[in-house]
Amino acid sequence: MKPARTRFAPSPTGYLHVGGVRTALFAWLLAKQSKGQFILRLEDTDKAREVQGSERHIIDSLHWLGLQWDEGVDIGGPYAPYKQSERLSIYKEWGEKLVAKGRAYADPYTQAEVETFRQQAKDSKQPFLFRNHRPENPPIWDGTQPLRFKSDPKAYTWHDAVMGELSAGEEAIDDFILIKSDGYPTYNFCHIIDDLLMNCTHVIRSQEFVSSIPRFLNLYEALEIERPILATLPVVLGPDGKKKLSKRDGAKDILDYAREGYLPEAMMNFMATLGWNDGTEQEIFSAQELIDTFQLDRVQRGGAKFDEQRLLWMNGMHMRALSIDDVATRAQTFWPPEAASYTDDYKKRILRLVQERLKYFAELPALTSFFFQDLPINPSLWTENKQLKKLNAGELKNLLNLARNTLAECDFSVTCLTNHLNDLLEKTQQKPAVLFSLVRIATTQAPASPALAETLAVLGREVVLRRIDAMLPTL
RNA sequence: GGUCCCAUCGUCUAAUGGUUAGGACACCGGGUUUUCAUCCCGGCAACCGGGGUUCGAAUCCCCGUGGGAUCACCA
Repeated sequence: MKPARTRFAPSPTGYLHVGGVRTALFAWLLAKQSKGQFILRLEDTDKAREVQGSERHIIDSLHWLGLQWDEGVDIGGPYAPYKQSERLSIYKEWGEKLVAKGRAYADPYTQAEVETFRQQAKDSKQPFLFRNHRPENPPIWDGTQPLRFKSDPKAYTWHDAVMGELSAGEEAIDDFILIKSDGYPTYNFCHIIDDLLMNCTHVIRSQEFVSSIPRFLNLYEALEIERPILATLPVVLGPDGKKKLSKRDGAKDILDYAREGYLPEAMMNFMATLGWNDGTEQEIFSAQELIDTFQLDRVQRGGAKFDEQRLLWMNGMHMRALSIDDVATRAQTFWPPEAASYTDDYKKRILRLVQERLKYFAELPALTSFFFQDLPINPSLWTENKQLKKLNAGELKNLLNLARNTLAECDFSVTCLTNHLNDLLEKTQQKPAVLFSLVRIATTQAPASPALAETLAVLGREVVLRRIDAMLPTL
């Protein structure tokens, strides 16, 4: 496999959501599997839409996912700079080259005039094409007018690595703007120059660009340059399936998932299998497995809906696959405040119990708070428990007393606790559903907890007896 | 509206002319000494419609229909 040079080229207009990051992921996978390079380029040519802090945010998002780049804005590289606003003179030079070839010209109209043309076309139900208004004697381009491409309209059929054969008629080709009147180039122009100069082998981008591709093809020809492999990814649709995932419609920042304690490897797995599969029945992939098996031509051609349920499930799967030390490291920032005074060893014992029921780390406090503090006594836990509500207060009190006395004799190892609890079952002739529920509720005051003996072992004798003693008088 | 793209369970998908249309998520049952979760077992559930081509079509072709993308001095 020839080393691929791929790039992710976002514009700094805010955060990254799942749809955007998936494009980066696929480009990264391709670079990795071919032992090539992955480039992070910033397309900051629209000053008006620029959002402060976006660059940092984008970098943090990609770092979190583990999509490291070999060249890019923050680390430089052989083709620096990687920020388009710092490459203006390059685009100007290429613009002049096109002017010299007779393939670009200064647009003499005001924006209002162009708008009039557009409106006329609309009124007569004709598609608007600027080239129908191409000036006969355009002024010399002095950089204050927009520079337009002088297109050579023709029909194209081309191969797309994902979509297969695509085609479009000459009406898809028009004289688009190469360089705006503010001196900044348009995406349509500068990405082509940068991809050429940076030796990009693949252009991987989302479907909203397909309709522009014929124009790019026309420009490649005018520039007399070879075009890279084009790959068009289907859009990721919102959960309602109505339209593409977008910030406007509330798509979540990828870093929100980081903050909620989702695992980056799960997120990667999820995004990769959103519209791609390897042809087997495998669902869970490590990053390395994705690198090894990813193929552009197995990417689905229709848009996929974003299904957060599936992400949640997948995160749980990855969560359970983690070593206990790994879980402990990653859980660090998610403990409830009460946990601060407890040792790492104690927390690790708790994690062993909750790891398999943790879907994401933000659930940690709710799942573990009773390990760190006595929760308020909550009678509804036993009055509404379907097993315990059959017993009257006296019976409950007797049972809990017996349990207390039995447990008091135990060394609080898991085996000892298990034995004592089993003895108690025999002695009282109670069903586990009754006895264990009662002890569990008495010692945790929580609606759910891990297995009883293990939980008691972690809580320890002192806490267990104290909590039982606190509950007894309330019965 | 023009142009382009797409079409299998509710969702993500497998199938590359011959399968009882498979798997996974979700959902619903059952099991694993309580609960929640895990795990195991089972269930529900799909080829958008109509024409062709073919011995045979989810698969190829055409026409509908539905969905999406795009029509900027945004990317």
